[in-house]
Amino acid sequence: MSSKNNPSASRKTEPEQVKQSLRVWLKMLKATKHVEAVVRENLRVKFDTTLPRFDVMAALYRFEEGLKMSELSSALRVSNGNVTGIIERLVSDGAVLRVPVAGDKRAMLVRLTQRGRDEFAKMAAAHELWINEIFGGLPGDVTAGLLATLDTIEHAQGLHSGEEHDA
Amino acid sequence: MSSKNNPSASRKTEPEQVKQSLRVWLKMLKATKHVEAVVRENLRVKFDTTLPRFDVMAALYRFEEGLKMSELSSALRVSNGNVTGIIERLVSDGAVLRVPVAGDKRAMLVRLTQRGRDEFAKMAAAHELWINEIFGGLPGDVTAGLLATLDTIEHAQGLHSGEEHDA
DNA sequence: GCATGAAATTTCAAGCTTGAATAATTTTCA
DNA sequence: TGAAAATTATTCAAGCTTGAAATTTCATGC
Repeated sequence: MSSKNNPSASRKTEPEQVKQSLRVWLKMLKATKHVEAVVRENLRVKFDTTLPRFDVMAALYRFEEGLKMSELSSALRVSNGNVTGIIERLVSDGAVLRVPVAGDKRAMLVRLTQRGRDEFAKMAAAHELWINEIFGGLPGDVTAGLLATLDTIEHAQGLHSGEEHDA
Repeated sequence: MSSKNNPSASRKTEPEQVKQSLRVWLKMLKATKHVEAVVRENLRVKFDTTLPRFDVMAALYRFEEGLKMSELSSALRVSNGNVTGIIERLVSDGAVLRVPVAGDKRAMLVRLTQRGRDEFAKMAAAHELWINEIFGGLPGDVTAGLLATLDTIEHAQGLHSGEEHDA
């Protein structure tokens, strides 16, 4: 966080700054899509599953007691209707169980079956390695720097709350 | 690129490093999704269009002479069949034109109509500002650092070739 | 009690995305 | 030449995703 020759981090829309912002964003998008593509492909080929399924299972894995549909969709930051479909398929695959909520006839609790937990544990372990193959090759200080920068973005913006998968 | 106490950027799968990789990836994914969501929402509300349409138009805007379907799909790194559908809708909206390729009865050249060009120019200008609202607030040196790090990832990996949109 | 609004979920139409299969054309090269 | 391989694009089934509408149930206040 030095200051060098930066006269106070101007927030104006100078053409040069706008271009730089765009450049950073496009590069970040490209890198992210690349990693996502690797994960999707690996999930497909090695586990015959999809990223959305993996994400849902990751959330449920973390909350062993189960999650309500609404909690799940807000945790994953996707629409309600979306989760309905994915859960439907996971249920029919025997990876997820739906149980009615005690005092509320509207709500449904979804949780992994033991089989679902076992499956996910394997996928998560593999997933960690895939990611490490990509990011683990970076020098430690670069990784740390990236983490710090992303934190800066996160705090500059309002993208707080609602955790993601991470097994 | 100092060395500090990093004994040569080990590429092993030490648990600590794996966790760090995962942490970085999840944070990067989260930030990217946030920005994408902002762009999608703005495109929807302010231009009644979608991100995939925007991406296609961006590619065609850059190549004024037009692109073959296969060139388009490989530029955007999406499947062939995908592009077919998006182009279909853009054509029926009058934003894109299909023209047969001279010496090849298989191929089709797609290009923006004047109307498509005008529409995209407006969207691209707005898009630049949306992105700058997010990234422009970062100190200049942080932005530069991020760009450098992403370059490192890009080079460490093989995600070269095929440019993206950028208006 | 009971109406009214809030909350939880599903349903729905539209569009995006993929990988595989198909069809048409062009290229290669024996 | 002419058969086989490669290229270009579309079609297709399955699944993901959204925002909006509809449904059911719950909570609140009168």
